[in-house]
Amino acid sequence: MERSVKYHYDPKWKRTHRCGELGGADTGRNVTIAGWVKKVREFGDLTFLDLWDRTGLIQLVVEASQPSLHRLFVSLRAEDVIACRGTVKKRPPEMVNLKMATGEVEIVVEEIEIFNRSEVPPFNVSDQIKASDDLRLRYRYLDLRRDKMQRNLELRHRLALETRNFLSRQGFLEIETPMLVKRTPEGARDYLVPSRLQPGKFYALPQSPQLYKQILMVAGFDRYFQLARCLRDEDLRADRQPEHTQIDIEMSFVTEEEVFAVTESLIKELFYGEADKGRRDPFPRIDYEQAMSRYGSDKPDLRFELEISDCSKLFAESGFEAFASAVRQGGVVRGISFPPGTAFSNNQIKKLEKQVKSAGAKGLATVKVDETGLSSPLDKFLGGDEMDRILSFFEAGTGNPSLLLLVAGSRESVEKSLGDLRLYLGRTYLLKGRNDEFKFLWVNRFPLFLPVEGGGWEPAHHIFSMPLEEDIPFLDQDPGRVRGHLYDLVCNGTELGSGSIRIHRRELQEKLFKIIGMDQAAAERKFGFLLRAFEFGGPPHGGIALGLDRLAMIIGGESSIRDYIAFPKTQSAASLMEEAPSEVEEEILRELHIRIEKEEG
RNA sequence: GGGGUCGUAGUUCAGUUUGGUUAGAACGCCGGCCUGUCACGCCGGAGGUCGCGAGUUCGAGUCUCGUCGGCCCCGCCA
Repeated sequence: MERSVKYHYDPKWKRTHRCGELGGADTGRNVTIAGWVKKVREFGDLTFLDLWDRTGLIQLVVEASQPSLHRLFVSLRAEDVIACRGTVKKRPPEMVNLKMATGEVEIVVEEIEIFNRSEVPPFNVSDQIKASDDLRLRYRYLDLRRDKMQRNLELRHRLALETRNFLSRQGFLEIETPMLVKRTPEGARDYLVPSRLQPGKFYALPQSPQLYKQILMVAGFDRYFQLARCLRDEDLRADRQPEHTQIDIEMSFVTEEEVFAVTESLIKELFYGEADKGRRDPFPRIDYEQAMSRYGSDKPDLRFELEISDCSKLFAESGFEAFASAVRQGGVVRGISFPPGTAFSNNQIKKLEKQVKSAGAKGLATVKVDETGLSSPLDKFLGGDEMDRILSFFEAGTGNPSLLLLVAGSRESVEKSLGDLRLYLGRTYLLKGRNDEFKFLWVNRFPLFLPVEGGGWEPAHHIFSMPLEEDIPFLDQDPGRVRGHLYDLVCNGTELGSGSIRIHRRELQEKLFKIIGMDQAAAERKFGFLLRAFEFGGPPHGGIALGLDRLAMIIGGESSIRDYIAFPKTQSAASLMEEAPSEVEEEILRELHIRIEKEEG
């Protein structure tokens, strides 16, 4: 029988300890704890219960001697919320549970209070991972109660805290920038917010604080940072959410080197801790062009070598016409030497071929060489000692067995397809049991502009980045050749952050606007406030933005950022728990001067 | 916008290839027994709109089409 219902929390149940804190040292102590019931194990007149809070589990025990207490106790079910007063008792030696942090003791219950009984949960909250994603999201509060998720959000908290402490010690100020901003026409699709007070006008939610942080530099705030929410209305992925958090950093009077130094120092502290970071090597650097040709990616995974080699020269006069003509037409022939591949079956090789074709290659040529000799579909096309030259180029032979995988075609298609292939081979065959290793690198000197279909140029990154000094002469004749002070920080094949040294003079900024086809009037309309700011003392400056969610994901060893965000969205950008987005009342829309046109069908 | 994959008990899944008796298992849930469990054990029980809709068929969880939703990817994305 339930006693009369109490709605308020009685201070007499104030906790003296948290569940996970108790141990042998507390023996004999009278304690009050509170938490969620995880498991009730009933043995006739003796009953055990595991009580959980964020700090851990503790076993409660009630014996038969108090019938009314016992009756209440056995009525408890998983996820009920209770408080309990009792005495900490050392367990008999043979009953100690070494698998439990508090397994040396248990609490002999003297009184319990039930704050709230739980419905039967839709999935077992104690399980490591068993529920489907959509159930987990629908009942996110239960999912978050799981140990794994508690640890994940603790990790995220630690990263945020250490970032604030570290940057603060380095003289950075955290400054907030607005969430309702002017729409930026470049880059990602904006989330729009209608203005009630100004009919027909819209704010945008910020894709990043980019312009504001530059303005803050003009304002003299030397060193700025912010844990900034960034919102982009683009399609989602395992590592992309419509809202994510960036560690946004900007500094005045710095070169690329100083941005690297601060960032490396921060990253090493976050990944390895203060004590260890001094012993870590500086992050290697590679320029974009090299990254693309050697790894076929602008964010190479360096946990394995497996470099791509350019063997175009070997095939320029080759008897293998497909390759020779690719080279004649200005393309390239490149390949990967993959020793474990000598064991591949024909089916496995066919699978690889299918994969490079889907990445845009025309085909995949293979050369297998091992103790038993050489086998290759190319063999019959090659004249003289051509095959020998290929083998020696890749340092393969009967003494050095390997499978050579070769692709020919346009530079772009070869880079893309071999890059995909390298990643696949490396991650499938070379990475086993090496998931706790972090391989960082800087990729820099990205091109500033990419050609637009049908002529013209668009910014490869964003339009505020400084061209390399040596490339400035090409701005007029050949923008495609101009590289910028642009850099990405990459870890294990994931882009952790990117940044640049910015332009700080109006005339150069205007020149870049012009290259992407933005005339003076348009530039004034869209970015006039920034240009004007530069005219009032814009200092040289640059910075970087690191993805906090991805940082947590990589340190946590997972492949989805959703597990490091308390309330993430599904792939269709919905929140299943509260069912956002939702329709709104006609009246609200009218106030915002918006009319919905229903799509037909 | 496109490709792939999944959707069956509260949950995780089997059953779908080859349409055919009453749709199964484990966990969970409910009832009973048990004084040292901690993945407790034993006995018994309840629980199903096979995502939804249409079609083919004598007959559909199973085949076809459509649709909704989850996940992965391409495009897109500081």
